[in-house]
Amino acid sequence: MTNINDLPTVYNPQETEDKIYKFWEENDCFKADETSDKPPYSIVIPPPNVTGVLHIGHALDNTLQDILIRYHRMSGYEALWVPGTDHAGIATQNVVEKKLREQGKTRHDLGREKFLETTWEWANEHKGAILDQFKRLGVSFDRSRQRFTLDEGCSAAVKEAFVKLYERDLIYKGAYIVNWCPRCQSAISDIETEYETEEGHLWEIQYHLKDEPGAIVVATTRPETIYGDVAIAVHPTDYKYKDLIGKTVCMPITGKEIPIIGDEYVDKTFGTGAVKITPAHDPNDYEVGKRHNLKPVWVIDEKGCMKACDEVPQELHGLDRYEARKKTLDWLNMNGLLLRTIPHEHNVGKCQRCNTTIEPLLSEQWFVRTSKLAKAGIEAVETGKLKFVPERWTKNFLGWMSEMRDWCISRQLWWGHQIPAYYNNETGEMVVAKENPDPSKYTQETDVLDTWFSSGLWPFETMGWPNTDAPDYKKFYPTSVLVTAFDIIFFWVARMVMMGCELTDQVPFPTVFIHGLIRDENGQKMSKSKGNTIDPVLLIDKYGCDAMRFTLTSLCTYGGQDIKVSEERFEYGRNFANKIWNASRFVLMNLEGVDDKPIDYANLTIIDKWILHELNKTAKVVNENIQSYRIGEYAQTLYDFFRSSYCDKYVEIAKVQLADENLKANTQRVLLYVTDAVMRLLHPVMPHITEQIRQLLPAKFDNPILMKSHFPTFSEKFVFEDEAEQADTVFETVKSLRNVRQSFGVPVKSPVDLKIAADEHQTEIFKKAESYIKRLARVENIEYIDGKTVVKQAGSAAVGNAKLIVPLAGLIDIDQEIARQNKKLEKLSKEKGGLTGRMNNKNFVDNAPATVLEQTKARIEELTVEENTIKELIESLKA
RNA sequence: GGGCGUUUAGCUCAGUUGGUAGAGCGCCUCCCUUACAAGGAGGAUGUCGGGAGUUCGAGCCUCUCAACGCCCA
Repeated sequence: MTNINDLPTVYNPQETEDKIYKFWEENDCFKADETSDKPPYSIVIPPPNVTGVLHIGHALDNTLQDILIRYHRMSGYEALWVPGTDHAGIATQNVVEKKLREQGKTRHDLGREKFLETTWEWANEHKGAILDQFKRLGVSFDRSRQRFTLDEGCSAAVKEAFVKLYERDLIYKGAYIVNWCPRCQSAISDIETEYETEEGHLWEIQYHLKDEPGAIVVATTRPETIYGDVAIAVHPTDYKYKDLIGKTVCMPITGKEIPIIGDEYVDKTFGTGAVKITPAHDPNDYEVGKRHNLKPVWVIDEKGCMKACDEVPQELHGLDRYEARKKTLDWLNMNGLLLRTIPHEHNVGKCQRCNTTIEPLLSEQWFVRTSKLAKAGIEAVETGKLKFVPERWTKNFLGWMSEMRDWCISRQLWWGHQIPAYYNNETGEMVVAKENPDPSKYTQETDVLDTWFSSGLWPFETMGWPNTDAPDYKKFYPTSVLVTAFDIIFFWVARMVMMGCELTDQVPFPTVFIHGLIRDENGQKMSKSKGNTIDPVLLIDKYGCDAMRFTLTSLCTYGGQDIKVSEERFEYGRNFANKIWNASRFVLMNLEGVDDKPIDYANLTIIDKWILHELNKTAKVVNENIQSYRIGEYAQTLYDFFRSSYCDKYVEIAKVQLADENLKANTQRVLLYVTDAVMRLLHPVMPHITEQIRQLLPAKFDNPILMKSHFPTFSEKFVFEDEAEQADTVFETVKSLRNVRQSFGVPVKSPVDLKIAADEHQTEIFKKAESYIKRLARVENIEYIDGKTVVKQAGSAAVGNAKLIVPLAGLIDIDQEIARQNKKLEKLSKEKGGLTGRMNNKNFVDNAPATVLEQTKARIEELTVEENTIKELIESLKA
């Protein structure tokens, strides 16, 4: 055993955490057993991006998961936590392309095959890196089951899912307007498009009518798309334009003739009330064009440049869309067709990844038909098969699910799951199948799938699906809970729910536990570009992993509020860890000669019983807290118990008991018992320090490894209500005496005498507690006196009906002491007045529940007693 | 425009079915008492954003107004 005297007085987390984590790894503690008889408890990690590094949001998210996993592992469940990473299509491709650019190359120089080879090399190098970083968080996930969203198993699952959904007509290919990122050179989905308000302009352009005088003025924010116009639209009931419907206008610049049409989509009040229709480059215009059978004209290409086609003037061919806009406006202006330029604020779609302005583009893409899938998700919520914690997210989820548009899943990238559709080289016939029917005749679709398509399968593809007989799938699917921040509900949670319901006939998890986002001290979202990030690795180096975990956890609220952090806040956890360390060190230093006998319940002191009672209550609350996802309260409850009850009170009293040969052995046993229990209770949130302390305890437990030991639960045998009440009298007495000392400036070291006037019942308690009171309040002699005895020159206090009198000849200013007591009296009277007023109110007496009436009466009784006691005290002081 | 959240001590925030407000930090006083100064002891501090309503009773429920923040269109 480690020599106790060698333990440092300041806890050193680095040393402990590293050692303890290795200890768990060496003992294979994280591995789940799929053959176990224990009930399953499983979580799949929200897979971090393979290009990513550990940030503080991961620290929170994974700490919460680890708490749930460790708690359930200790509570008799076979706990599985599956780790893994996400291949992150666009992000990863960007990283590799950037490296190529540094060598002056593009992916096209390499070709698809070679490029993928390079990207795989990069991914393989980084796949485990972020999970290795996660180890610093103390996470107990099962690395032997580590997965990657592009690994073989996931590929098989994706193919299976795609083919099944296609066969069920839930996937289709079609031409629609999609959000196109000209920089990523790919379509992206609706939710990957973020809208930003920009200062733009509304340009009013005149179109002359064909073969007759007159003109119509349209307002547009995008004059460069003018070449793709196929019509001018007005509202059919708009009196200004009604008569023009059916006529033809000549387009400026090109002179092309297009019709004026009536369509209710047009907003009469916007701009001039007439709009140009460009079906290939605007989603609304596309719908209008379809209604009027107008053929779309493409004028902007995949790079965001003007197309080299007949509709576009030659000098604009290949020009960037913004350059083309400028030239077009110049031309219109010169020809007097640009009537007005009005400043106009509008929302512009941006690519979530690279912030490039999105180009709505009509193109052939693959889509998931979401209506049916979403319905299953909605039903899961409505039938209670899927719950959100906190509940308020349910409404958001339902709202979003009910108005979700079809999901564009094809991406014009190379890195990702290539869509399992094959085209006949000669006939063009398309086959959707898991494998190429004949590689000599068929060529695979070049598009890959949206990364979220494979992430959507995550809870079951990691369990062996599509093999539903896979041991993990049978044992651990569906999973127990999904833990994530709210910003990803729609991206990911919704997809998993839809895919799970459709493909496995089950909701992949019954509960989605949503926590807040971590923000900086000013409430700003942390981001690298703002430079306000806090690196969890630095925090761990400086404060310790357990300290960071405990701090973050304590800051969580049940409502899932965002959490503001600054570095200094982590001192809270560090100080607590240090407190745990030192309190345990005290116990270890005082266990000399401890026997391995169980606690002698027949000979517990009231204080022993009190601490066991409090511990028991704490265990009860803590279990309830974790089970109801009140994780912040779990941490706070233990903080309170450990500091206020255990360290400040029990440990101090244990010092007295240890000095008493009759009490020593049993006190040692209680100390050992409580220390062990607290380590168990704290273990899920502070795994390293608790495991370390447990290893130092000289006793045998249900399991030598704390993380595999049982989590304490409430037990009837530790309910000691009476003793708990008596103990409170002792603590109140000590506090009052300390208050007296402080009020009169009696130095801590100077002993005082104490005279007590109390009834029989209380006197008995005081007699039992004499040694404690003497030690904790530095009292020399205690004397029991008659209540009527007058003691002059004394400080005093009332505890229940007991009068505590501290003779302080020479130190007392009688007037000051009377004033002090009057102040207390005033406070009591005020409270009593309120309560009696209530009792005199007939309505209250008639309506309030019996328990409240009893409580009120009892409190009035207490107040009366104390009031009288103080009054008597004042009288005797005056006498 | 629709939805959600927030407003409680100087600061950051808790407050589970309505029973009369708590923590951490900060502040004041004292103490290096053999587990811990990353500590201990004692103390001060709030018309719970404004207004109205329901109720015997509202920080909590209802309505309304205000400010700030987020999401969606």
